[in-house]
Amino acid sequence: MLADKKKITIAIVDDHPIVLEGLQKVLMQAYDYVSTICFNTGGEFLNFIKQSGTGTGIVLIDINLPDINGIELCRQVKTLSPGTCVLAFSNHNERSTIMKMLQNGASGYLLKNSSADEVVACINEALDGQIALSREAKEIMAKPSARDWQELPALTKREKEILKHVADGKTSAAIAAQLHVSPLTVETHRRNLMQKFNVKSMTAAVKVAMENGLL
Amino acid sequence: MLADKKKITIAIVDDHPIVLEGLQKVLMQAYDYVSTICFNTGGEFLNFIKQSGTGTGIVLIDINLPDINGIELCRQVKTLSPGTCVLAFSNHNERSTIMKMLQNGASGYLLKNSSADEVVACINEALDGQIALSREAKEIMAKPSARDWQELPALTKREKEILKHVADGKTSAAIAAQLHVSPLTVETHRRNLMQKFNVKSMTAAVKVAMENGLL
DNA sequence: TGAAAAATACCGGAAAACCAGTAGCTATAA
DNA sequence: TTATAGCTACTGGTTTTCCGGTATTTTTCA
Repeated sequence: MLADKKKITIAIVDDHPIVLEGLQKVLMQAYDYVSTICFNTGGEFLNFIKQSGTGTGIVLIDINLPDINGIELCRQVKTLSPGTCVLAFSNHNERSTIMKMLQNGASGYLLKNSSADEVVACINEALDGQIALSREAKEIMAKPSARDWQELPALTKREKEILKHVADGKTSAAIAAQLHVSPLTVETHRRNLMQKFNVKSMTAAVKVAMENGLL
Repeated sequence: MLADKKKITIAIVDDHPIVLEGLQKVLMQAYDYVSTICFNTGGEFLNFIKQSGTGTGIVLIDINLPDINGIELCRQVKTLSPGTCVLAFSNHNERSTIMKMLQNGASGYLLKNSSADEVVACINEALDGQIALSREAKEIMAKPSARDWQELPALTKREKEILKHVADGKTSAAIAAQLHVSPLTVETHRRNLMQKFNVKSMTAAVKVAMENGLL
């Protein structure tokens, strides 16, 4: 994998000097010409984007940053500059964290314990326009933890239906009219939903449902 | 990739007979011993799992099924049998669809226009405990469409804070107490949030926010 | 075919959310 | 140094949700 050398430009956002040094060294060994631009905080990098208007490019972002967290940073980067390719570089090894990062526009995820070869391979994948997950990240994504499902309440068909309408902002009366049932019935379903999700409002119920892909 | 032959068992859920035939042929060429079990509807497959209690194994699921949609089927399969490895096999090429599938526990996603080699490669990856995305799926995941971000309302720090609390089911009074502001202020933020998201209730606002990774 | 689960429906009352409009005070960026 | 954006706060009123308890009718499945 070290064979195909070329010229690349890459930004790194991480508050650990050692990590910055290490990455730079690895990259210099792997490519003929590397120019790295390092930042210690998310704010610095956002300013850089605003100023220089860097349309495209690759950036490695640590998830634990002093000012803002990497997930939020990722979304802001993508908002300001959708062409920028964001790779997460983190210790977090939970499936949900990887999912969130991808949902917010990241093109890849590298665990910090990845080998040098793996890092280079991922960057090459990213340059090639593919999603770049390190080996361990791929394995984490492949096996969602069992408990993620067994503890969730089982909703009936009608409850799911009402939940969807509630999440669309409809009132009980409106839902009742649409489904040709009494508003009081809809209210009953609402209460059952809140009880099943163990929450105090439908707003919270919608959040939990969304978190678990029920909506 | 056709070199490493071995014995595999695989289930396929698809209502197109041609697809079932095609997949079986490809698999038989790629592996020494293949046993395929085919189903035309989601319900049939769920019954099979309930009966036989198949703890593990690989299943290819089409997203467009006559009875239930593949995303919902995936979550039900994972609920009944978390050890089962689900690969989506579909024509849908939207990033959001792939994300939803992964969020509901799928271990991979194959576009239906994938080559035979690609299908086999993905199944091998899945057998190896990795996430399996076909080439095109990887590319789709790598580049989230630009418009996904530019049309979203920009929330202020305070608004995000209130949104989080609302999504947790807290009342305006409770939030106000916690943030040391007037309940009336919280109400104002609520209204601004609804206006920005262009929805009629906070419930709907939470849904939109969740859909876009803002929570 | 019988038990369990689901869907339907009601009452009365308290709490909270939503609506429309206004406005001062503060930090920040052009 | 002005705009501008964001945070704060108010009045007064309407609508909706949420809570408690109960109960009949379908549907489903063992």
